Amino acid sequence: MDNASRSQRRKPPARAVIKREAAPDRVAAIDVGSLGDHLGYALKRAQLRVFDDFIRAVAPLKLSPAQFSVLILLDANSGRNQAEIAAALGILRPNFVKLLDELEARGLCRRTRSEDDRRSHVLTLTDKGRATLAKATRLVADKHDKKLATLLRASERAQLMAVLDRIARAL
Amino acid sequence: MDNASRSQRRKPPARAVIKREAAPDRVAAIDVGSLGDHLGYALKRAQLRVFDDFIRAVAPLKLSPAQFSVLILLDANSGRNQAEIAAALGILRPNFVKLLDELEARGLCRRTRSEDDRRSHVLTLTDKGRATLAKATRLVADKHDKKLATLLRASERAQLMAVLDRIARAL
DNA sequence: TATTGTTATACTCTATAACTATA
DNA sequence: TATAGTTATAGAGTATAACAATA
Repeated sequence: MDNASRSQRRKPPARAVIKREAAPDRVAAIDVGSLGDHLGYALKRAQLRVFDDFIRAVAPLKLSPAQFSVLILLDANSGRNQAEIAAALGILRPNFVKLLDELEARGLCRRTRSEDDRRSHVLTLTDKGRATLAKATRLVADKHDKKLATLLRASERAQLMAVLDRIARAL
Repeated sequence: MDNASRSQRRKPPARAVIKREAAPDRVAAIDVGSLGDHLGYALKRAQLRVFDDFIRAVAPLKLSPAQFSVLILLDANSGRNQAEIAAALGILRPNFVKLLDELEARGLCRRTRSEDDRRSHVLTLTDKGRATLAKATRLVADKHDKKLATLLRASERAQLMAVLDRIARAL
């Protein structure tokens, strides 16, 4: 979704503007109009950029944000089944199957039939999964978070997280 | 993407927690672990909620956020062609075709062959398109923005928009 | 040669119904 | 009868290649 024009924005507060070409003969500009005042638009643009930067940061490990989030949840929650982990991430159970197939095929996690309830698959991180999660966490801290830190002061980031959380919980 | 469990979150700062069932026998909770500290995760959850609320607000008009954004840009930029509008929205030209087909079929906008450059289609909003945009803008203000205003103070929202904009431009 | 709109295509995400095996 | 994991499938959204008309 990242087009060339994406990286050529100006900064006016309400009426942001996009150049169609780089420098010389002032070709004309597109006015985003009132779109610049819409929270959803601002959220989506920021989210796409942040995901894109995240993906670049962990590129050596070939981990998508979704895969990374699964590894974190498996690490923090031992002995849970697919339905529980999927629900916690807002992933539908049918869609979680392929995601897990991939992680298991790469030896990052394991499905084990539960003794208590033989319908359930208990999910556990393998040693390789834990190691991969550790590497990913390191890459995210060293590259992604470091870059964000140059953009946002700690207080701004904390305020941002608090507000986003409030929106996600209460809207 | 909205599961039942989505609406049952607690509020601890670092280690947010999700209940699997409603009230009585405290069934167990899933720990999102360090995921709660990741900006991308917070942005995505907030964005999905905001889009969902936006869609509900303009439901009578059957307008998606993408369609709404096109109407705004056509209103603010007369006489532009498809490539220009698509680029400004980060939509690829091939994908913009179907989007416009739909809007044109509904009588909201019009494609006209340009006299200057007969390859181009000049895009214009129809009266019906302008009326629909006006109705949508009203619905968003009266429902969506009003609900957001109960969650965020004006200063918080302004700060949020500024920070999101900074991320989208500079990351 | 390059660009505009377009078609075709493919890959990812998301969403629903229905099957099986268990409970 | 209900639930966990699964399959199949369908719909959006997004990405690239290539073609006809035009520049």
